[in-house]
Amino acid sequence: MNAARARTSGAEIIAAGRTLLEEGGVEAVTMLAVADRVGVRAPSLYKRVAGRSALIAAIAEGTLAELSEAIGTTADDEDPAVALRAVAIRFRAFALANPRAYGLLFGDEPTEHRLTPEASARASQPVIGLATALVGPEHALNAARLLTAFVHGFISMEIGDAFRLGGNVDEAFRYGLDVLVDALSGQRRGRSTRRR
Amino acid sequence: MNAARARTSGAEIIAAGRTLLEEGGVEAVTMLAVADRVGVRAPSLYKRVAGRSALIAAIAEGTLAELSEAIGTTADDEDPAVALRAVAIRFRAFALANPRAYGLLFGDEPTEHRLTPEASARASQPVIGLATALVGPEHALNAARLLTAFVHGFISMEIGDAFRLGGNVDEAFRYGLDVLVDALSGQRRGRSTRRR
DNA sequence: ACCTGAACACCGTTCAAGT
DNA sequence: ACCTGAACACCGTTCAAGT
Repeated sequence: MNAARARTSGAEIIAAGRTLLEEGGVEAVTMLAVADRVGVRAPSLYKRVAGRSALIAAIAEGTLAELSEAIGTTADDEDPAVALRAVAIRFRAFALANPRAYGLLFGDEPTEHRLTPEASARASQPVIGLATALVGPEHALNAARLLTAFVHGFISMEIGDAFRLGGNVDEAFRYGLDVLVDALSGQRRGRSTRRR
Repeated sequence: MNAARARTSGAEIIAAGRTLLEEGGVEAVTMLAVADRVGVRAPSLYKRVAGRSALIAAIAEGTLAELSEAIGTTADDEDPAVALRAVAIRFRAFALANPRAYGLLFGDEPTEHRLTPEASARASQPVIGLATALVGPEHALNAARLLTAFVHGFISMEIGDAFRLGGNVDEAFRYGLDVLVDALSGQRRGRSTRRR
């Protein structure tokens, strides 16, 4: 009856963790820092989350949900080249707005908080679909891998501050996207790309 | 005179750290584990390395040196398309052979062990040169960024086990490389790629 | 029911001794 | 000179009490 009233919640804890993540990287999301932020002692967090690892997994999950909402869906009748560009641009915008959380999801870290195979397959389906529309079924998987590798690689280098030679980085992204989508479009009923 | 004889060396410590890195990720390279591996107590490591952070930086440096040796140099008279493919393939091979160390150098981690601006500029010079030979000076930077983003992104996804839809991953890499190099070659004295 | 302080294990690092 | 045990700060986690 005299039971203590809850002073925080799982959602608040996850939000605090998310803030700490973007402020100081994953090593800054400390049980102590999170507890501090939500106004409780560290041991109390274990009533809501199983531990630090589970907390970080929950942050990753929340981010993934936000990301797929930010991407939205593409209409079936849309020009695949146009749709592909739009998806890539929205994806990049989300990543740049949430760089640390993006790294959590797609970074090279341990397999800690990786997507499940199903989630992963579901996430790649739209791109595979667009790639099929663009280059046909035979090269769809290869084309999708080319596109995602470019987009992820570009964003990852951008977040890691690897583009240090000046120039317009936004333009470089558009350039890359255009070259790729044009090249793949031209491949529709094309000769083999293979050399040698 | 009765001075204790050295029981380890900086090189041995770095090598031990490198092994632990590839075996268990960066969080496994612990001062205790390294000390254990070289047969000394943890405090003794501080005679050779300034601390854990410096040790990891030294591992990164060593890896970078190995990498640039593995890449080698490209002859000036080589076909840029051929040279570009060769460099990309050697780069990928090195990364797949040293995935954790690669992540240390190019991962999305904090700025901890990042290349200096000069090293970074020096490292990108060959690719810029080849890109210039391929597409001309105006688009060279954009083209180099497209190429490196694809190569890094592909490798990074491969290491992170993000290609889970089957298919031949080696072939996908060659496919991407071919599409890119062909598209950029066609651009030599080409119309603008920009749309809209 | 939820909270807390105390305690433990673990890791990086320092330092006063040892040889 | 280089080594070591002891000690400290820090962090994740557990648990016996408290209300």
